[in-house]
Amino acid sequence: MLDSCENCAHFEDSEWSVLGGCNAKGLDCARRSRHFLPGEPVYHEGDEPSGIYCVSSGLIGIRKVDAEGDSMLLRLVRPGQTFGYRSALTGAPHGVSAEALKDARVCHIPAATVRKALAEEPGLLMAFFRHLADDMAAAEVKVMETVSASCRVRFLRLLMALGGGEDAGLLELPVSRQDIASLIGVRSETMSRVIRGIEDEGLAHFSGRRVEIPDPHRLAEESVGALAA
Amino acid sequence: MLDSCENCAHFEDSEWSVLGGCNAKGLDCARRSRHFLPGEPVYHEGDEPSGIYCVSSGLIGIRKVDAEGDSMLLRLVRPGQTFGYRSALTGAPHGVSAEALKDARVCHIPAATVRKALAEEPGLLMAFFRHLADDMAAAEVKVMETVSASCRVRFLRLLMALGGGEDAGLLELPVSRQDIASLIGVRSETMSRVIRGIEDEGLAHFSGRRVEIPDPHRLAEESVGALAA
DNA sequence: CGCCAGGTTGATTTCGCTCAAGCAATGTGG
DNA sequence: CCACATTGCTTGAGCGAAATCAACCTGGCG
Repeated sequence: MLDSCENCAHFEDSEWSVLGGCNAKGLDCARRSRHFLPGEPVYHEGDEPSGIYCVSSGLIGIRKVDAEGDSMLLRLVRPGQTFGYRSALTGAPHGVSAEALKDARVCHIPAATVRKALAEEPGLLMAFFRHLADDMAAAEVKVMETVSASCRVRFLRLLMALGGGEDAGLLELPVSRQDIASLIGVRSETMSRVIRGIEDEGLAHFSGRRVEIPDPHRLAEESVGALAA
Repeated sequence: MLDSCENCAHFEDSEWSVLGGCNAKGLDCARRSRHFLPGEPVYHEGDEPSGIYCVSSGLIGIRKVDAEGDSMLLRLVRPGQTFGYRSALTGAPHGVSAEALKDARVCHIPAATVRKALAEEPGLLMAFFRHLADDMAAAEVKVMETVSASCRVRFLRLLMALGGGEDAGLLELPVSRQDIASLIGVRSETMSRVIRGIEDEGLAHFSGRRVEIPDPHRLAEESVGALAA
């Protein structure tokens, strides 16, 4: 059983790691792994929850569309992370949609199995609570940034976040520029201009989805604020 | 014991209602009620959590300050609602601050009591999970609105939310106009202008904190989008 | 080959911010 | 009781960041 949950490369980081051997076994039997093509939806806003999802490879995007019909990319879900747990645990319909952003393999754990695991292992709910608390903190930061920081600064911060925190001189944009734009809440035309501006200043070099950052330290400085001078 | 938790006017709506009699009793003994003056802080960003708070009267505001130092009012907490539970349950420092917005009475349930109640009544954690899920959904909507809707529309929607959903022809702004502005992420000057515009169109009439809405239906129509005509 | 989605660029407009002043209500100390 | 500061709110003038509208380019693909 090489591809079991316990042998999953990300098992230790996931909420499931709190489960004891017996329940982890049940998890393994009940789960179904499925492949998604780029753009393919996992679930839609308003759908009834059917369980919890776990990304084993690829990339998943969480979207929301507002009353006027325009949609926004709220966050990315990377391999090893779970999603859809909020509705699965509360029973309320999904408030957001999820779709594959590149070729992805996703495990699905049926609601019945989740309920069983929750009942037998109290720590599991706490693990999901922590996950949700982290997401909430990120959402609060996003609200703050959206109102106070320029789109240039928001993009620089996103670059830093994608770069893995500190001094990664080279990184790959995980999604299309349109999606990047949507992620920071700007139009794609504006995204183009911002990127061009950054390119012209030599802060970073963009070719396709490859981004080269000659001086990560300088980029970090610029991303803290709109210091004029 | 007239002012016990079970007799609290809001007990049934709160997370504590899942507790059986015996635990509710413990809750009652351990809690400490305290008065806060307007502007007085309950806790600050970065503070270590010391328990869960419950508003019995008045109004509490949840704020966050960003890197540049400017703060924003993220949400309001009304009588009967709990706050501070996120950090209390995860153990992480508070990511936001809380302060009284008007004279308020707030109960504090110490961390030890919370832990005990959680251990004895598994449903309690789920109740807080639901609360957090609701807050998260609201935060997601806020992100969407902030990027897509004009400040005018955001304010109209806030009015509708404050009005209690549908056709309340008269309502009272719970906080100062500065705070209203902060709540929807605009400058107070802009807030003034938006209010004046709405006043001039006869959509609503403002005097002090009293708002009169002659035609709630029309207001609802305008708040769905920026329909140009 | 023609089409189309993703991306870039330019011209123009608009919304909300900034800076600056003014006003009413409230408080405060002499 | 008055001179004065303070706080909350309003108004005006001007500016600038980002949206909008409109081409246009590019590479991939049927």
